[in-house]
Amino acid sequence: MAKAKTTARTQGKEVKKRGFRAVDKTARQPAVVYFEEKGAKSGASDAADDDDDDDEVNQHVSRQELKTRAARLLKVRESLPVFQNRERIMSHIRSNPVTVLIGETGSGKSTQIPQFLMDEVLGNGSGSGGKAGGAIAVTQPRRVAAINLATRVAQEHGVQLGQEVGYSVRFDNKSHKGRTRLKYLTDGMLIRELMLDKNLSGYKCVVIDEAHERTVLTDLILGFLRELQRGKRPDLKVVVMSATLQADLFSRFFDEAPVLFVEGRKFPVERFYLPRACDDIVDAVVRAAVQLNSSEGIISGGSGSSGGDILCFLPGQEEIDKAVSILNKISPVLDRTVPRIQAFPLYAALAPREQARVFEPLKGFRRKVVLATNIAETSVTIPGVKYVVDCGLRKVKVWRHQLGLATLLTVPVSKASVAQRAGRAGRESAGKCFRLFTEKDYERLPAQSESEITRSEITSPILMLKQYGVQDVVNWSWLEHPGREAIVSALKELYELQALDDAGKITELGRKMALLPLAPHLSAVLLEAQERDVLDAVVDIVACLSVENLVLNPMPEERDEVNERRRAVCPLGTRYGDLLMLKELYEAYESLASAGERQEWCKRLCLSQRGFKNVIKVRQQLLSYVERLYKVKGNVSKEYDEDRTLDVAQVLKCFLRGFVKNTAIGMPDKSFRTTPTGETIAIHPSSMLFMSDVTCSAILYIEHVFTTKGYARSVSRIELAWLQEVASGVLKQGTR
DNA sequence: GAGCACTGC
Repeated sequence: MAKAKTTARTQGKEVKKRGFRAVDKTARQPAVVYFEEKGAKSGASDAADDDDDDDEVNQHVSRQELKTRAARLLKVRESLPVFQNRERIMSHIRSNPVTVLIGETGSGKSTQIPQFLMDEVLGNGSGSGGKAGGAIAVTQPRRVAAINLATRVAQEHGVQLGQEVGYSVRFDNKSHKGRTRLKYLTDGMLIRELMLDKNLSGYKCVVIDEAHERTVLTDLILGFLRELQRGKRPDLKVVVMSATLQADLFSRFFDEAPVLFVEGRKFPVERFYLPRACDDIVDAVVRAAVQLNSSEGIISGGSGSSGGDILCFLPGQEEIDKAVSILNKISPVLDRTVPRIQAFPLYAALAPREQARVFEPLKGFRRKVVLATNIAETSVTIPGVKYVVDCGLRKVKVWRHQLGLATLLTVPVSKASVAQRAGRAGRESAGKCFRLFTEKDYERLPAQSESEITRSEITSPILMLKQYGVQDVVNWSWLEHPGREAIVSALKELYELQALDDAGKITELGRKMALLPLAPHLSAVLLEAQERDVLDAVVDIVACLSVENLVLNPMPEERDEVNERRRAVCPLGTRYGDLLMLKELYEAYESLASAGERQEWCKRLCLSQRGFKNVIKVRQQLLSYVERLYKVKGNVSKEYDEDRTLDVAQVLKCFLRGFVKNTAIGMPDKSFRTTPTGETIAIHPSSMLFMSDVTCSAILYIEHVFTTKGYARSVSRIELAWLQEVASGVLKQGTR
């Protein structure tokens, strides 16, 4: 019941001398020109965000230069499959309210279709500037993609980025309200626009890109668009773009909308399976990499880099770290006639500096082996990869509505995912993919992974619907229904947070919560802080909590020292736990004068500097939103009196307001029992309170996850009296 | 006494 390690396919121990059998040669046509985000920043996921305003370079390019460059790019554009099918595609879009377009990688759909639309839907007049309310929105699931695509398309179109063509992502808006006719935005941004302008009156056409990824937000947008077309906006054009199957789902959802298929341009990838299943994926990956390294000669030429690098997919950090250390340990003793292996880990929780190492070309007779999580499936593209090793597993977070906790499971990936991973070997030239499972196992994989909306907590989506004005959320236009149970528990949760009233209508408080860029629980905390007049302190913590991977895991060998250093910096955190630690870390970071000092400090404490830069932005955004919501000037400057000590009790009571249910009582045997159900829960090893000798009569935690057992993450020590004070009414409601 | 995949506002 614990971590569902899917070793169901586990078989005999005979892993030695395992050869690969070629089973299936992908019969794709030989590759021609491959189009990728040339000219756009390649590589690291968020690297583009790191240095602010690095796009300013563009500003001084003359109109003439823009046109010349566009003319040059036109040659490339014309070779794209989408470009050659322009008439066929546009005639469908012209005569249908919704068109579903299946375009493979390299078809050019994300860059070309929006430009065709600009010409056609908005009229070809270049000087018209577009009538009011005539723009085209193109949504992307990720920030970098939105930025890169807009940059590329502006170049192709021969215009200044931020004028006719622009983008809008959180903390970065390069679009002009009157002038921008084509706007790339993240799906989160479009949802926000929907909350503020229900009819999307500014747009004539909305393109949903990467719809197959089925993020919660794209699912929601599709629902909103269908409702709009059937109601206030029958004229709204919708194009759903997707890379793989699922066309039927989208087509059915939009009254049998036509489905168009455009072939991509990618290189063939030869696929291999194991003759029999393996029982140790780390061992199997290591063997595969070593075997590949000796059997596949290194390719000289190319663009300077050696070429022929190996990308391995593993489910999580633990497996990756293990494999990396084994590979790097054995590589010096391997045959000298083959390239020396150099292994690199890649996962989201890795310090940005470490992540960047996978992009550096190697010197000498070496071969790069990158061991990555799912991050390399969509978010990060590593240049030079010719071989993919796929263990066929991934980790998913599955929300248990009945229990109110998240479980982390290792599960087999879908066929779609496996294809996507294989495709990573064929981006620059023909490649090979080695699957560490049998072909039979492959056949048994589900076609698609379970969509996010069916396995997530949906308080936030439900609050959005309520804010939008949807009364009957159970019978709303769900692309895929999340299930009655999920909806009921979300409604209950929102009611307990006082975002909804007895009749299930959104309250004034609920509206405020919906407008904050936070999970409803954290919104409740922040608004409570405003009421209790401790906004200053609480906003720091909330901002830190909403930035991922701020506090990184130190390597095992330096773990104890790092913990010790953190304790030295955080006296309150040592006593009261992780929330106060975040507060102290933020203050310490902010008080450092120079960037150099900050960098050094982050390194010493194993914290992410990029994370802190984000914290500062988030914090400012939150403060300005709260200010606007209350129409009062918040105490933005942090210079309060010297002797004004932090009121820890007040701060933690604010968190109790949003997380009453996430509390547990300390037992004599030092274990904890959760207040709603009495289950045992343990403090997560990453917590400041994990090894602490401070006894806690009660704890509050931000997250309850079940891996090998129930763990509380982001834990704070609280007093029973606070719990009684804040919780008295709510807890009674909360009993199931 | 032991470890979280990935996005977004």
